[in-house]
Amino acid sequence: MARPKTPLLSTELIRDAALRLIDRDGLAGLSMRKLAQELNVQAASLYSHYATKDELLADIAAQITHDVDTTGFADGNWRSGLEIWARSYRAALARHPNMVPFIASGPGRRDAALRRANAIHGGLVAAGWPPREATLIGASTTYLVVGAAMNSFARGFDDDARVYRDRYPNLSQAHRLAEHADEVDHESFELALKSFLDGLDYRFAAITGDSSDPR
Amino acid sequence: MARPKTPLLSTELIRDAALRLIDRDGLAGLSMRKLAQELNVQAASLYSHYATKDELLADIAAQITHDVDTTGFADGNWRSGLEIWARSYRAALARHPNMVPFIASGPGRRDAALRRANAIHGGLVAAGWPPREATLIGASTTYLVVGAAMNSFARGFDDDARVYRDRYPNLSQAHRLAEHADEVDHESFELALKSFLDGLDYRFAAITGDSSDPR
DNA sequence: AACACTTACCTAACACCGTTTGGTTATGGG
DNA sequence: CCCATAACCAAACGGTGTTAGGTAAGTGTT
Repeated sequence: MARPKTPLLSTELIRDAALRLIDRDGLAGLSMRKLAQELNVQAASLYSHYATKDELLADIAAQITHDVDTTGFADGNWRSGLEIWARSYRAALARHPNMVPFIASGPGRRDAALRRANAIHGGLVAAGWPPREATLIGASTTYLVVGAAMNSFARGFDDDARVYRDRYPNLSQAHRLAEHADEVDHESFELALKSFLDGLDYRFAAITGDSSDPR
Repeated sequence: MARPKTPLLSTELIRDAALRLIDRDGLAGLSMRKLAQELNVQAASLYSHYATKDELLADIAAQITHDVDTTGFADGNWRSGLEIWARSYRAALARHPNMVPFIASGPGRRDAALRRANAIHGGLVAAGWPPREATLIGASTTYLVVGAAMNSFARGFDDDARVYRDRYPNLSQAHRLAEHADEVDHESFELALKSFLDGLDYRFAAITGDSSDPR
């Protein structure tokens, strides 16, 4: 077959099929040949639409993080701005956990990522944080979100209770973590975020000279 | 050549050479053939010492995290216990940043990792935290460390200042981040850790009924 | 309308990858 | 002394991302 009358492929079709494969089979489970097969096409044909596999993954990453919300700083409340950003970011990552290693280790130089970074930094400074602190806070919050999304903690425990009994008495309930992994992940993230923001409240009060407890 | 009079290889030799390659060329830059060449040996020979590449990487990961310090809970001070753990963990990861994606996404089921988790959980409970909270705090702290180690934030900025001028006014200093990436990473982590622990102090006071400000 | 250019598919191949098979020889234990 | 095991090797298997070159359909220009 040469060029078909109506196109068989498009970036959207390829992107969606690839993400479906990643969600199902993991990041390592995506190969160009398998993806092509899924689309009833030969692997080489994909290169008419994406120059490399990496470019395809970057496009998928951009789509996943597309609806991360950085508009919460508009009213000058930096705390709720951070909360909305962090929660929407984590939710976006949690929807496609197999893509997290790629998103977290790849460079976020794409336009949309920079626009978000700009909004966050600007929002923090407008609310009264010194620029340098704003940079650190942006990074810190990313640490929390990315770390939570990598979620290697709760998933890292073996489902078999016998492993823990006797040998690690403090972890005697650890096997239950596997059943409730999502719940533990969520609560851990909320605890981390709340504690972090409480700590920032304290710091903010010290910086602005406000001696009242903002909590 | 068949079996040599004195062994050419050992797990230690292989492990060290592999880690050197990873540090130099990145995680994807390690192949069994390249590693074998570095050791003046054929690739198949490595399989006399490690069953798979994954097993080799797990061994490297265990070595990297070997000197993570979880002894700081001994005196009943949970805050300094967490600080010592988090700092030593982050330092271990920062020494070999190319291994972080593997360590952070691989399962931490190995014996040493479980022993550490047991010490942390036990230390928190002994200091007065409810068991469930102790679980969440352990996970939260891991989030911070792993997120910081993935460090995609500061590294994600392009070194070229012209990209930022005009388009992202709030990031006009962002190109300087690349020069001071290590410093920004370190300060961001310390800010995150301090704020998180300050927030936990507040939470702990509420739980134990202590109304005084512990800071 | 005729022509050139570009696009979207194909087949075939290249250079790599992790791993396995099967062979050879030295070592260490009974 | 013998023999199972261990540590090396060459060669191959099935997979990977990617490229080269071919063909025919679509698109734009004169």
